[in-house]
Amino acid sequence: MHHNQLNITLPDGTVKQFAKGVTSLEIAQSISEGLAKHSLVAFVNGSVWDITRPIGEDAMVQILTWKDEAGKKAFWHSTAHLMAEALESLYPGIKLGIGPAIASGFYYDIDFGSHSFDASHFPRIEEKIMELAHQNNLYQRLVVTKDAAKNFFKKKGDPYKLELIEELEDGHITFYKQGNFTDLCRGPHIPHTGFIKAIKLLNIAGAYWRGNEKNKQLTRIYGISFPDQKELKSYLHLLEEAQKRNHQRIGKELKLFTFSEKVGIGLPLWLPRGTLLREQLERFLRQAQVKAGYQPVVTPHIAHKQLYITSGHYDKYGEDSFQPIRTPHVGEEFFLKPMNCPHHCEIYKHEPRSYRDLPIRLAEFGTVYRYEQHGELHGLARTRCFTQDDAHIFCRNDQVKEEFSKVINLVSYVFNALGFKDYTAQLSFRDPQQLHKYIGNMEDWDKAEAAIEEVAKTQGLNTSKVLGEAAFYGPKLDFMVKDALGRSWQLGTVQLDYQLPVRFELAYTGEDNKKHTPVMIHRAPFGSLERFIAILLEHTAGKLPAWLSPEQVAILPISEKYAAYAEQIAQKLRDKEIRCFIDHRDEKMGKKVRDAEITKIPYMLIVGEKEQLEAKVSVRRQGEGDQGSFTIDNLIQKIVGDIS
RNA sequence: GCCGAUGUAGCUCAGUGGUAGAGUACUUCCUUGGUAAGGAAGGGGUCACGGGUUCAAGUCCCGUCAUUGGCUCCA
Repeated sequence: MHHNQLNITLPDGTVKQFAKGVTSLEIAQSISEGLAKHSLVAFVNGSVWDITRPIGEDAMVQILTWKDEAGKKAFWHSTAHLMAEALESLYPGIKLGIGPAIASGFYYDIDFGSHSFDASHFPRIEEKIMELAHQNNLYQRLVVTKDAAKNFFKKKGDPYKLELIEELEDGHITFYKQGNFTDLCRGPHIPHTGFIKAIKLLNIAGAYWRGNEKNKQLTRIYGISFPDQKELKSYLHLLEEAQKRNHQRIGKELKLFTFSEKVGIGLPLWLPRGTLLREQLERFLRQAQVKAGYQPVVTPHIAHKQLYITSGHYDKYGEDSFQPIRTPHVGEEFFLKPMNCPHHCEIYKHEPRSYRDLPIRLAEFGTVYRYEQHGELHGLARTRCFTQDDAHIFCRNDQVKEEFSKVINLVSYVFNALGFKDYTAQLSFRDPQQLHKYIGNMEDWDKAEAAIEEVAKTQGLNTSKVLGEAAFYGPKLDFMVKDALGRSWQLGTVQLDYQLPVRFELAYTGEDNKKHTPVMIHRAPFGSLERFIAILLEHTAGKLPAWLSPEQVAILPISEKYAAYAEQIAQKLRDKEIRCFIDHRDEKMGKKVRDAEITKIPYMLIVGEKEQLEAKVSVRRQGEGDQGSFTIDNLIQKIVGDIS
């Protein structure tokens, strides 16, 4: 083979020869004109490249278009550059932070200096972006030296880019230029601006430079773009649909919970229907926990300040908690409990423990109060008062892995039963850059993190690792689930803790008749009932399975003549603990059915002359329609089968 | 806490300086009905709150509170 020939391997395994310096675009052209026309970027030996970048060695090449995730990312990243160009022309002298692609769209962080800026400027910017897009300007990759890069941005007067360049290695610095705009950028980019056919700026937010609260807050502009108008339209439609699944909206519509400014922000009020839902979830988990060897306990909502000094929570959060409640006259200080573990430690301590007693699993639906920052409150997903399905397992070192595995099984069981299939088990570990944030010795941390990772792997969980997400006393395994808008929330959590047992001087007598320190596992499958219900509502759009529905059966008499018969049926259902109500309103059947459908009642029973004569009911399932007629006994059997 | 947006009837929302509206829900009446909206009438408002500008403010300006999209935080 000739030395300036390359072997290019395509995704289907075919190998083609090209001259050295061939570009992905040329490779695409050799495959088909259509592919070439739609090429945005390419995988070259696993990294994403510009399609106009010459290839210098044998490579695996995959052409990427809008249909590919990496293609979309490049497309959006390129749009961010285009927006920056538009902004620079409209607001001279602005400084640029970073402008990456995100899961849906892109953003750019801007220091507007003396320019005032708000969302009313969006249309003007969108117009300018489209104007620039129509120029079909090429995105050009330029390799520059560190000095040249610094000089460029010194001249331009952009301190943010200079800071970024400082951290880069000479020889690996690239600029990208399109039209009159040049940016420090690793790339890659789409070939030219003409691909961008539709843009929408979505919102504006303050964002601290490099995510640090102590730094200056820049203006972050979020947007999204598409290769055609239709896709933008359908994306905006999708957003609207997601809004309809918003748990606060559903909570209002289905009368599950509410908030009152008079009671206080972030303090949910559970309405009767919402309470039924909560209680069903609690009952479900209680049963599962009895089988798994947990012992329920109950502890007070407040505790003496000293308890939290011992646990370390006071030191860590004291200033940022609800401030203490004081006893009259004497002035003793009590805190609303922000977590249950210290109380449970005291339960563990109330009598001497033997190695034979362990593991001890103390469970409590414990309501806790945390002073969450004002801007953090978010419906039921982030409140200042919530109930954890909490439990603490006190065990010996040799029991840790088994206990941890059992907890994972329980969490998986709970998630499966409630239909959460798409979750990530996040290994929430220390941030090695911020070790001062954590208590205890680092050997214990190493041990704990290794144990969690090993157990999670053995259990075959779909894991991801995030540094800096650990609790201050130990690493966590967090079960993350997305809401309707794609935001990730921590639901279930399992935490391994070597610190609290030491701080509380917990002990058990070992086989050797000596004192040993137990290990603690904190765990909550739902996490918080409030948040869990929030996400459950967003996933189901309020259409809960029958066993969780606050109202399971709506009895719909065709006219008031059948009210008495409806009452008989209702009584029979109630005798079987089936939750039902009769729609006695003076409305036609179509209206009653519609209202029951909208309020997501799983079963509708239509009763009229025919049913009364035959001692039957006509059954309709929510979202499914007419199911035919059943005798009461058959119906009860059917429903009981569905809800147990 | 910070940067934006929003706040009008129980709910969803219209109302660009000149007499507070619609749909729905609610009450009453007519209708007694067959699987996603039968008809009519009626009640319901300190236009979030507090200031200001103006002959006149739901509307313009300032502040506060709340909600919301983000940032930071999250035991």
